[in-house]
Amino acid sequence: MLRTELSAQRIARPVPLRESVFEAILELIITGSLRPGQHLVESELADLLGVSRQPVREALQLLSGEGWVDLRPGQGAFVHLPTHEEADQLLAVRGLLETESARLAALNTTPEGTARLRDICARGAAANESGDIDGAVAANAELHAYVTEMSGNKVLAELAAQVSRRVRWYYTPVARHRGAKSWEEHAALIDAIEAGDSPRAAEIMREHTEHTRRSYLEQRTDEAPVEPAPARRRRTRSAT
Amino acid sequence: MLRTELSAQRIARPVPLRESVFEAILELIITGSLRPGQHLVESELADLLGVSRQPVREALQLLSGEGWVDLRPGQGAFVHLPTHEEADQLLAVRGLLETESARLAALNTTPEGTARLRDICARGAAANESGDIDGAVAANAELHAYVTEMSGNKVLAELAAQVSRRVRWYYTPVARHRGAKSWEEHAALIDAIEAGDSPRAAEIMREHTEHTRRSYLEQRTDEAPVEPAPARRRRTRSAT
DNA sequence: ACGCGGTATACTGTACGCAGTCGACTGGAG
DNA sequence: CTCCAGTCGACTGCGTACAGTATACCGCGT
Repeated sequence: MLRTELSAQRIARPVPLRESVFEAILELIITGSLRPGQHLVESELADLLGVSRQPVREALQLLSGEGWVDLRPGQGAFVHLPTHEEADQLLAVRGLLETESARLAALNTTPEGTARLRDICARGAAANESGDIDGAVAANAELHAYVTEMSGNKVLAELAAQVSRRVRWYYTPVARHRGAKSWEEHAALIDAIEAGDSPRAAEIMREHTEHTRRSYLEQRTDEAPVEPAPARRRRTRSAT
Repeated sequence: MLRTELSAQRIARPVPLRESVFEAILELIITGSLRPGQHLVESELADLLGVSRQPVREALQLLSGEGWVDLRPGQGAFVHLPTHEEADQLLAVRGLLETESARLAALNTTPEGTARLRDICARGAAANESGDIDGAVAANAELHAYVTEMSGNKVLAELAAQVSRRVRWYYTPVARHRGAKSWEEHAALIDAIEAGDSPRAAEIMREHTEHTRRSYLEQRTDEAPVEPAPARRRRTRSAT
């Protein structure tokens, strides 16, 4: 019995500013305009986005809940600076969650679901062949997200989505490196899901995510996984 | 200025108000003073806690990030009202995360770690025998949390802790129902971890969490897992 | 009586301003 | 030159105020 039906039909409601501010800041972080480790000054973001500090503050609280920024009491918000250790652990957890998702997805297989997976897979493979790395990364995220949805476990899907977004940074080099291989594995995964072969689907996903993780580990340097922001530029009286 | 003297004696607030407000509201939710589904009026909480609405708002944003409250744009915050479906899915995900934690904990086993686990287990079993349900529930949470820490994967531990806190509501009846059986399983788990037998530790944890989940499913009624708040009492002009 | 629009009210969402605090810079002593 | 205390600027944290909106109540029409 789903009681979520109660709040079903809602008419066009003015979205609070904090929501759009949330999206805007997230976009700035993902695109790299705001670098990891960078100090997010509330007044600057407020001016940039044309709102007051309050919506910015609330958006930062929400962003901290998903691990995008760190709140240091008395100092404000900083773009989360991931370490290699954390990246490795995130990829491991992601593999665990997605393996279970694949297993459940095979148990709940439907023709519509597999059709959509194949569609996404085709787009991703095409993007990869044409050198559209960003398109391939996006299709990859979409495919994995839809597998988790097919699992039927909303909590699992939500957690997997959260973890996946946090490892998004590390994807681009991996996608460049693994290329077509990754899409062959995706195709095999879809076959297993379509056949309802849950052990095989799980095993394919486990190996797939493990390959991704290995690929990341091999490619990484001894430095931070992403380059941190330059030194803080406070006290900018150096003008003239 | 005599700032050095003053700052020494000052009742300095090392933590922002929003942190203590966060804790306070969470306590109210866990203890049941704030019932699931209840509308959290910012001004009421502010008066209750002796602060203004701003720290309350920020605490609510943080609470929504961990799934304790739901924010409905234009309507405010409501204590999250879990459904049976969500409870089931949470318990399933929790089992997945903790099974992996147990596997890794066995690989990273240390004498100090197992000693602490045995200590917690002894306390929990004693609390269970003496009928101290709350104590047994607390020890259970502590034991599982420490296993996830022993895994060495901080991300995994953090996610498991988050999920575990969200299923806390369903524990008390389960603890009452399963009783000593649960603590025998814990002891077997610790043996496996001490021996470094990761497959066995994982299997024991998998069965243990599955038993817990089954026990919950059997005990639940057809109604909501927790009783929702009574009808909203707005427009209380009956006062005077 | 029942539905329906208008109105009042409480609540949220946002803006603004002030005090406290943290960090960086500066000047002087060793 | 190095180290330390004092000072200053900038930013956060929080309180207050106001505008907008959702919801409950109420009178009107049917």
